[in-house]
Amino acid sequence: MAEIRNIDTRERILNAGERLFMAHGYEGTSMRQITSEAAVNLAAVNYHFGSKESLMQKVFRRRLDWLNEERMRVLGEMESAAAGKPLKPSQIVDGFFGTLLRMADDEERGGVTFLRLLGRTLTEPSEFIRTFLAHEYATVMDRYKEALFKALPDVPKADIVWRFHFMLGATSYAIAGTDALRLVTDWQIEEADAVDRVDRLVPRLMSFLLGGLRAPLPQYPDVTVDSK
Amino acid sequence: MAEIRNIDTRERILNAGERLFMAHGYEGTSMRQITSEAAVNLAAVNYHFGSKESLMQKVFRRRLDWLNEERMRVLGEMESAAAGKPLKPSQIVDGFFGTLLRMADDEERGGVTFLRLLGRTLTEPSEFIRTFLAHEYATVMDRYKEALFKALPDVPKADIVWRFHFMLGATSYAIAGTDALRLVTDWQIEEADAVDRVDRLVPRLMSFLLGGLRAPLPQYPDVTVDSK
DNA sequence: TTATGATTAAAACGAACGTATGAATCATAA
DNA sequence: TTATGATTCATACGTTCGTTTTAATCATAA
Repeated sequence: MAEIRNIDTRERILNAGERLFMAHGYEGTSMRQITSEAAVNLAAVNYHFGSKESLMQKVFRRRLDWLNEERMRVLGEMESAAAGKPLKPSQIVDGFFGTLLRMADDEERGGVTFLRLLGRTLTEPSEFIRTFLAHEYATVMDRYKEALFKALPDVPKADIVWRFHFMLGATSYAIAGTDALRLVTDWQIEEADAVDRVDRLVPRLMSFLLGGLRAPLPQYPDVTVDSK
Repeated sequence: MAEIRNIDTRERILNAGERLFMAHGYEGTSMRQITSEAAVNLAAVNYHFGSKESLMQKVFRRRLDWLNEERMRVLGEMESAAAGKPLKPSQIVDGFFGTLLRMADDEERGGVTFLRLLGRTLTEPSEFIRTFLAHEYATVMDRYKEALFKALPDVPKADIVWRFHFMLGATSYAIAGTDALRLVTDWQIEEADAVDRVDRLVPRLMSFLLGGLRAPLPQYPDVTVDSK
């Protein structure tokens, strides 16, 4: 049937794009690399997706749609269970970042490849990618932000937003896994294989994020302290 | 004198490269953009620097040489003042990240432009850039790592290295200032102008980093706990 | 079996890329 | 003032880029 070959081709392209964008970035990946790795004709990307830009968007949407729906679902469940009472910060952080990190084990949904792609892309210089991602994230971010406001009523909202930002950074960087600095700080640590690494990364990152989120508020040098 | 025009041209190219690499990334910036913004001939980059790659390296070395020497100097001073006793984690974090962040106010040394460039580049996909940066950072990272080991003798070294990694991520991301997510989470916060932002970013980030660094150690789900 | 619409294939397009070349122009020392 | 070496300039080279085009091939319904 025509359907099967079609879908097969589309999916092979998406997989190749996901992996190559992850490895070399958007600008650093050519259509010829993608179609070659996917073993399809050069024109196939433009035929099925229209352009390189919209391929990139489809690559992300394939994974982000599920991720952000899941994040909404998890948060909703926790909030109903809490019955109006504020959630614990650890719950919120786990709902947002834990849900993301657990995708690493879910090969069906991109696994570590997508995670590393996402981590790198949040600092990607290309304009259209950043605005695209911003749009994709808007709703979810707002809901989680509100949950944090409610969970930490004594912390000024500005500080919460900043710390959310910092948490995103630490997470992106951790999952981007640019081995650059890892090669340098040559560990001298008997860290086990990659599987073990991901297993332990999650609790390590989580405790770091929570420590940062709940840290004592900063003292500004000379200006008066924010009122929230 | 020939020297002056030479230096002038070189510096104009470096400034244009710094800004454009920051704004559009390495692959996303063309030689024609650089030479056009610098108001020099197209061939000037290849004449003065040899290639686009070595221009990129010079752009970084111009700033990193000072930064890393300063980091070494600061750490050395603190260690002599401590006379063998371990430093406080906050001192070490400030020596590494504070020295970096204070470059934002130092227009002579690149200011926020270089900071944002550096933040973005740590997740840059281009192979040669990552290995280059890794090499530039190697010595400094090692010294600060050792200082942290000494300052936190009860924390397994693996966890310290990871947390260093997380701190780098949070910092990179914060200074990269990808306004993507900032546009999204539209603040609704009476954050003042950009100058104020940088002023307050530093204490905010510092308290976050220290909170993460000193967070309770993670509990691993089923495996036995690391011995350090 | 033939007609039809969807997909794949091969080839080419113009544009932009990083780089190289050789002549023109400059500042300086003899 | 002239010779010299450094720098700037206009221009072109060969590649590679994303995209387009036109024909061939495929699966399916009439």
